[in-house]
Amino acid sequence: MVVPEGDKGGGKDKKRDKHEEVKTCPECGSKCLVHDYGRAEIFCADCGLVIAENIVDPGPEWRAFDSEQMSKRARTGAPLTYRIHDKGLSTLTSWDSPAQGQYNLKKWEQRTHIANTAERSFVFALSEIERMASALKLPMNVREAASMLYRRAMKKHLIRGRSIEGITSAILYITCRQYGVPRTLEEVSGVSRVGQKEISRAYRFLLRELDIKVSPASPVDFVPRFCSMLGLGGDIEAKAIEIIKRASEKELTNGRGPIGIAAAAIYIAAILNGEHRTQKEVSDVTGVTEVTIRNRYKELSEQLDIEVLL
DNA sequence: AAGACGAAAGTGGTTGA
DNA sequence: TCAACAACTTTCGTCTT
Repeated sequence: MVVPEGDKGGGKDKKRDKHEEVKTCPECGSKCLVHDYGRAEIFCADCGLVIAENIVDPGPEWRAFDSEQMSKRARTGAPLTYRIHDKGLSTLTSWDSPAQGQYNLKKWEQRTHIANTAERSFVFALSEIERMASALKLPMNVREAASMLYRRAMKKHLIRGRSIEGITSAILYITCRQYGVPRTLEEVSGVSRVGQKEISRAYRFLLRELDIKVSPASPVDFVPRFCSMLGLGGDIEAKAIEIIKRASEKELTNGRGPIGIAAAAIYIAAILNGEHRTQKEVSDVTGVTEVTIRNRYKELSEQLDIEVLL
């Protein structure tokens, strides 16, 4: 799938074809393109990619209206808002065949439509956050934090021109890290509609623009989930965590990926407790390759004097 | 035959001139 | 901006159980 590269460079030839031309989303092929005439912007209702925009600075009055609405809605949660909005949308009059005498009505619609569409993309983002968060089985506090972070990004105007899906995925990834329940990039992109590459791009972008610092994830944070996915009990979990603790005291974890460390520690702990899992099994669950598991586990067992007999 | 091993080349991100 | 670099992946042939 081809993502248009150089996302910010394409601002010249959009004005021309704002009325038709683009029929399907270049990203996901969806035909659900939303034309926002107030903002001269077209975006995909499926994946959120903004396909064309002609930047018209929005007036201050709708923005006040808008953000007030948003804060109200953020408090009540995404699914409810989604429903409220859906209802309102179906009553729009067609723009394609302007019947006489309806002009004023359309004028009015156009004005409210500006707010509607901005809100609609916001609501879409919230529903995506909710969908992915629930697929990842994330706790409520993380979901709420993610919504709030999205609002922050929106206030700083970091959203427009980027795919909403990429931004929301990155925001979930960030929030998980902040709340000590990290998910791997692989897991996030597994429930997202965009790939790891785009998510990590958005991730770095957001960290920079929002001035967020996330401390590097600890291998320990991954252990419980990985263990349960492998059907390993609490004793092995504890053993793996102990191995990680000892490793980090000896600074064996420096500069290494936390997931690889966690994988190796679990691999060792399982063998020590007589519940062997193959490198492949651990690799499938953790998403790191067998080679990396091998390298880490060799280092750990040697440096920590752990005898691992297969 | 499956699992473990490790060499070698490739990838994408970070860093420092 | 670019090249060097470190961590990790991919691929693949070989050894072990």
